[in-house]
Amino acid sequence: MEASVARTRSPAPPGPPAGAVAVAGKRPRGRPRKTVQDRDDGNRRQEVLRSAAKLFRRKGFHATSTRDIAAAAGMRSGSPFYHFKSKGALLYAVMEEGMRVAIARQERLLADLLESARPGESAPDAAGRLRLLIRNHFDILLGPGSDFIPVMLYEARSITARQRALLAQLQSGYEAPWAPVLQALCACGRLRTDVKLARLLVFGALNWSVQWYDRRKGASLDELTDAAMHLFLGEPQ
Amino acid sequence: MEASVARTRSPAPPGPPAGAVAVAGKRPRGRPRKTVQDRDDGNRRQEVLRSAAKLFRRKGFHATSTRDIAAAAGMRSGSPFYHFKSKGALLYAVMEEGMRVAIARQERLLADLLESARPGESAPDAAGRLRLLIRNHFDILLGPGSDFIPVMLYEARSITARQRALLAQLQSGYEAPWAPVLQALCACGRLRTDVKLARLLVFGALNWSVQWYDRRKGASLDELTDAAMHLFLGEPQ
DNA sequence: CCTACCGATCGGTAGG
DNA sequence: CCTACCGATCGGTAGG
Repeated sequence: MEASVARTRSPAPPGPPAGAVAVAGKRPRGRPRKTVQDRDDGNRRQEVLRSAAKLFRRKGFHATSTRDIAAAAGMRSGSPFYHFKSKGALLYAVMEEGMRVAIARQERLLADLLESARPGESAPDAAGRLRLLIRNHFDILLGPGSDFIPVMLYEARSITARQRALLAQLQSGYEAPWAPVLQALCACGRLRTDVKLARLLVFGALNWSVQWYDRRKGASLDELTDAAMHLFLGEPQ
Repeated sequence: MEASVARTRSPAPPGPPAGAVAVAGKRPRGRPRKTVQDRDDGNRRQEVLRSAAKLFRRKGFHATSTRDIAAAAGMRSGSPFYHFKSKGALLYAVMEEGMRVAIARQERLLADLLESARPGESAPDAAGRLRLLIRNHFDILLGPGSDFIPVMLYEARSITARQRALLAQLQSGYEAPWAPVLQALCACGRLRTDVKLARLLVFGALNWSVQWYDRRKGASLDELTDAAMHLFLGEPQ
């Protein structure tokens, strides 16, 4: 399965490596840099991260070897350990990166929504905000480049308790904007369930889509969003 | 972690082993039976199956070694292979056993429900049947002895395509009674979504509970069922 | 079902 | 980031 290894290293950029200063303190051994391989460090690290996310999602953490990841990133078997100190650290990095991107996207979309309300117009209603949150969540789970969050969702058993606690903080940051929206929908009678259980059940319905959704056939993410909205919310009164 | 191994073999039953004839054809090698260990085969096999289900659920398939399973069943490391020809076969057996039990329970409950309708009375309504299906589903996912179906749900990647196809047949047997119920609820306007997507989203909401439900605190399975019913169904008209 | 064992694979590292 | 390597673990099996 090693195949022809096809080294797809990007052409060496001219001049001193851009990321060299930033990561200088992280070198495992105090060896003078300058060799060819040291250039473009940030990109190589990202490539390992992306390859790992893809493989962890498709095959699972324990079924993926660090050699698989190295090969997918066009490296030799020991090289991922230059960027990450262990396989577990790599898994955690995938999850953390996924959460940071997800939170950033969600906050940006919410800010855009508020801004788009012309002055004098009332703020977007709770149902509209819920639709945006759900639509973005599907994008993060199922859209292009969406390997990181599914790995986080389905490999929680494989990280340490300390790492889980750190992730939980990020997760509550992600979930924070959902609470007032669900609360408002409860108050106006369009959500007919205890808010806490509703949140868990709703996230379940969405997160489970990772198991069955096929981008190449069936509903679009917009149609999925519509279906979810109709399933969860009663008629407006 | 091997610890004291605490061999908890059950006392040897008197007389010829009950299961000996039934499994005679399955012996890996044509060796004369009679040794002490051969007694009570069915129970030992079930013990391996239960231990495997428990460990696969808690740690995942690939993070569980056959040695772990053997120890949990009070055996030596090679002995699980006397009952199952490979680790993968053991995983599949866990899933299949889970589906058979789940289907049997569901059919029994539905039969009971129909029977309990006194003669002359109309059949139970669709909402009542959905409640029963959901309540039973929670039981299978979260109730006592509920390791088998969660393993099936969360280890699908670890079985072969052929095994997945076989399981899919059992799964459609399980899902069969859900379709007419959801259909009826759609027709009367209490479910406001395309039936196919509604089914996927509903199962997602239920199945995800494996990730967060804690039997020792929080809602009971009845309360969970109520929350799900209210979330999915609009007011009766 | 146990004993004793094998070959393969895996995460990880020293040194450059 | 590569080369060369190590120790540990794992699934599985022969033979009784």
